[in-house]
Amino acid sequence: MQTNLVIVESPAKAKTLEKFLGEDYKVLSSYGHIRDLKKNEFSVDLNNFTPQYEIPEEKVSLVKSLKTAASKADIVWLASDEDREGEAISWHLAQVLGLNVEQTKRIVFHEITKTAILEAIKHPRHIDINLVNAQQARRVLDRIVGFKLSPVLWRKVKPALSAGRVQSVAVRLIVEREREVENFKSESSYKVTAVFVSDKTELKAEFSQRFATQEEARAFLKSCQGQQFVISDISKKPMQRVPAPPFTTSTLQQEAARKLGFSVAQTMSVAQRLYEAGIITYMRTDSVNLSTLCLNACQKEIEDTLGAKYAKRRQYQTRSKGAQEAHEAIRPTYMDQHEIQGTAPERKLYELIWKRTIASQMADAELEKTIITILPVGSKEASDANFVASAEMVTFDGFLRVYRESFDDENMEENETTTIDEKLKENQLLDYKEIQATERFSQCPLRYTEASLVKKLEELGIGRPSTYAPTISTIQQREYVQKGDKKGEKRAYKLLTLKAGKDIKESEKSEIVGNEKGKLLPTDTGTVVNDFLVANFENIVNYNFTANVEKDFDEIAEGKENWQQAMEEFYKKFEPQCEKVLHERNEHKAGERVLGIDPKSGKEVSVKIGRFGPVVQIGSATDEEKPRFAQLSQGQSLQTITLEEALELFKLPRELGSYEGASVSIGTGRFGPYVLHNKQYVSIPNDIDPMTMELSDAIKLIEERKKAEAAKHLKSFEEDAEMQILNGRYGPYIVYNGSNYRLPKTIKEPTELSYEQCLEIVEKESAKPKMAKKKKK
DNA sequence: CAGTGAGCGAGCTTCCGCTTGACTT
Repeated sequence: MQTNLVIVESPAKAKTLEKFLGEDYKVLSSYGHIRDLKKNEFSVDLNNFTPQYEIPEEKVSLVKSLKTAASKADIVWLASDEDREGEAISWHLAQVLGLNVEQTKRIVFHEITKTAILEAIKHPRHIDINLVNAQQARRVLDRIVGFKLSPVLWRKVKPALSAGRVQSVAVRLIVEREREVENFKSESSYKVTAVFVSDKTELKAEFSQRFATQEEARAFLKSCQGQQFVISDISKKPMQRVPAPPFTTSTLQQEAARKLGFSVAQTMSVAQRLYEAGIITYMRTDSVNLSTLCLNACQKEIEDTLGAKYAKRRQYQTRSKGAQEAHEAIRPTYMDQHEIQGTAPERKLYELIWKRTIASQMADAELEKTIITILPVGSKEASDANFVASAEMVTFDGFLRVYRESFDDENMEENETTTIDEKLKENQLLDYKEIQATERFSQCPLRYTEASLVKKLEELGIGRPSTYAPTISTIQQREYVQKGDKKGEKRAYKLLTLKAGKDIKESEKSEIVGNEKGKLLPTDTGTVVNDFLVANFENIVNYNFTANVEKDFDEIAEGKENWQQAMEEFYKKFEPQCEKVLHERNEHKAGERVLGIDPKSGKEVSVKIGRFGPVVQIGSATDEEKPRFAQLSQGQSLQTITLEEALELFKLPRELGSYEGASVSIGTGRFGPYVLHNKQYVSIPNDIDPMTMELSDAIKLIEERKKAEAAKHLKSFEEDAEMQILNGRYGPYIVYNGSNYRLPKTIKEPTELSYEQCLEIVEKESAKPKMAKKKKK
């Protein structure tokens, strides 16, 4: 009997597969890539663009066990995903496991169903080296861009910054959107609405044109005064609405954000748990495809619960750029499972996925749209300036029965549903009860949320399902972008009201506009880095850069282009560009702004991104005296800070007085403003202004801090002052001789532990092997 | 966590895409 080894990328997939295949098949997982460029080195030979691969430390033992399994098996089947990355994984596996690259069996399937797998086993192929080369090109290009561009930023802006093909475009989108919002000038126009009456029936309608000025709106209302109206036309037309396609990673992230308020990372971690439990299919996918198995299950489910007329089998086409469709869409594994056990987020996300999947296989919703055209009595018929009342009636709910997609820019007023009385007839006369002209403003562009940024990146073909969430976290970690709220502003708008039998009345109301929550806002660093990159590397941060290199990768994958030559072509132009920018001598640093002259010293005051972030500087390095520095405080910005505000910052540190016999002073440091008392630092929260706070405010903070310290302290021991039990972020733990030790999970009441028991725990914990430190020699 | 910063100097930072756990104070 022959023994087989199948290697897939994900352990959950391996588990499922093993059930489908017989006993002669052992299924193992590679846990993604097993080899990569070296982590901390450039690792590409610039003479011929040969990559230097290594097995990362954390994969060494895994690779060892794969090797052993491979040597024992008669046949090894490489079953990584059918896309560029998957092909490369198979190639690396073949090389590392010592398999023959030309002859090893390579199989692929897009859905984890028994038929798909058995079919795949029947039709093995070999590794497609062209596709592998396309991946190597992608990998090497990203390394070149990232590792050449980042050092330019270290030199020109600030150490430890980063730039890359994906992250830098993400930051650019956010910076540019912020500018659009800043520069947005809203234009107002007048929208005219009316309430007509006939007998006891009321009918709401809107005038088909808007008026640019109040005068025009007033003149129009004047012309309506005392006027009678007539229904010139009632038309009805049927309309259809179609369901949204099943979820991909990007659309799941968007809907979970809109409907459930999940962050992108939260959605992915909940989905991961559902996937590992075998409840949903793979959650990192760009495909909207559903397996026949699922289509059948949906159809049965819909027919059984709602009836055959609700079912409509559909297969969707992926529209997104660069999609590689290695998996199915995200869907429940079993469609007859309407809900699941689990935590609240798990249940909610599952319900969302189930509904979206079911709805995608349901009938169109059918609506009847009624449009009533209303004209002033005696006016010419064919005019396109008229009042229009419209209403939509659902005649067959179809998929709407189950699921309705949400949108980011949902406009509340448009959602008002008007019903139209069936008794109304053509040529019927109407009187107005009220006609109103309301000042409306053009809509300011919305700042990006995590999810709407993902949507935009996907549209541009930048990034992959597996990287959307990490990219968003990277640009926040580098402090290019912050998640935050923008307070709305009050805006007044005018109203002109004409009531039956009365004159036109003018009034004013106000509304709050521009209130945004949880939006991505660029920091000073993000803005300066972006402007620097746009000024010097527009070709790289261009929105089409990825799309263009993808064309090259496609050529390589088709065997029409040599990948190393393609890299050389790119590097030939890119390298001199980096060199030029790196050695340019500029009078001012990137993003530097001169605010004016310090009246005290007569020296220049400027702001820029310093070694530790945005900073004000008095004087320059060429002066005899060293320049003075002060960090900008929270909420201040390089772009908007004034000379006066900048000079204020130099008033710290300042003495407030004394408390309990020790002086209390206020300063500012690495982690913002602080109160210093008895060598103890207490951070000042954002809502207190360190410039104006008084001694009593500082004492309050000092006392609060003491209280918090006391709450943290759970127990000490008479036997040994060095042994303490403290309460921390991850629950109680032991501090002994300056080191921390975890408590075993079995301990319920840590305060009841004796000194001896604590010592025992310390000994056991220190015997455990420590995690290898990240730092390499 | 720590209260810094302008250059002789030592050495570090960084990319994107595949995958999961083990671990944190």
